[in-house]
Amino acid sequence: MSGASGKEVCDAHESPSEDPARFHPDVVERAASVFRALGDTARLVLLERLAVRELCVSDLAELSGEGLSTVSQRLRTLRAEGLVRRRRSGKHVYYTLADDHVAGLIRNALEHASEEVG
Amino acid sequence: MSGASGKEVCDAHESPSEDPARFHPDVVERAASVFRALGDTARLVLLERLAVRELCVSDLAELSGEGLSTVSQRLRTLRAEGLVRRRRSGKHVYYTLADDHVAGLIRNALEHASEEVG
DNA sequence: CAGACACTTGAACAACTGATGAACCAGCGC
DNA sequence: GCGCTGGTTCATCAGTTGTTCAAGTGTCTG
Repeated sequence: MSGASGKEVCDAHESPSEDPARFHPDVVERAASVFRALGDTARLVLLERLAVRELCVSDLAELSGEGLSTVSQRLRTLRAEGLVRRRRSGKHVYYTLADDHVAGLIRNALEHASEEVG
Repeated sequence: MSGASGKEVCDAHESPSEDPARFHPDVVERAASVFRALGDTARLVLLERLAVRELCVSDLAELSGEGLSTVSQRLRTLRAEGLVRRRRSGKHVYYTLADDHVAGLIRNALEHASEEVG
């Protein structure tokens, strides 16, 4: 390791003169963070349900058969990435997908995946 | 818990009669798995570079300043999700994005993230 | 075939993530 | 006010993930 100052080109191999990474690290990190939030089955199911209609935490908890705390944590993660929005109505807190772009992304991803699984 | 036969509706709150989760668990799991692969900065940078042109492992390692093993592992993850394809040419192994759909997804995500970070 | 180069795989270890119960806010009804 | 229900946050704990070194595979060259 270390050293590596004189890196010669191999026969039929040009060294990568240009560095193709053009987006700022912050941007890539941000995008990765969103993908990470989407990269969990339970959270994806939440989004899938919210893509149909607005639902409150109790509903989502009941549908998935899990505790309020668990669902709330998942929603927290999704909200931190700007994927869902919340709204108060009396004692209930209703969640929805943040915008149509998110809805399209979810639908697109699931349809694409359903083709591959067959 | 358990039982839950007599679930009464709250005042202004209809219970979710229909279960909006329509895709098979396998499909959701598959989609989540792809997102999980995308949800890592280092892997996303790899994809970003591969979106520009085909590169071999050594190139990617040199560009990111990391070991061959590290890069190879990352590519392995991406390949397991069908995001990249590989091709042998002599001693080198060249990687590319699997298809145009992946390329579009990467570009789309990064551009969207760059708007939000501003 | 031996030896170098380009990569891959396996295992071990550190870092992170998600689930869960307890404690803690926020409305509503009594 | 008090209790009750709906949600959130905190802290802990188990499971997962990513990185790294070492050893293995494959390919070209001498």
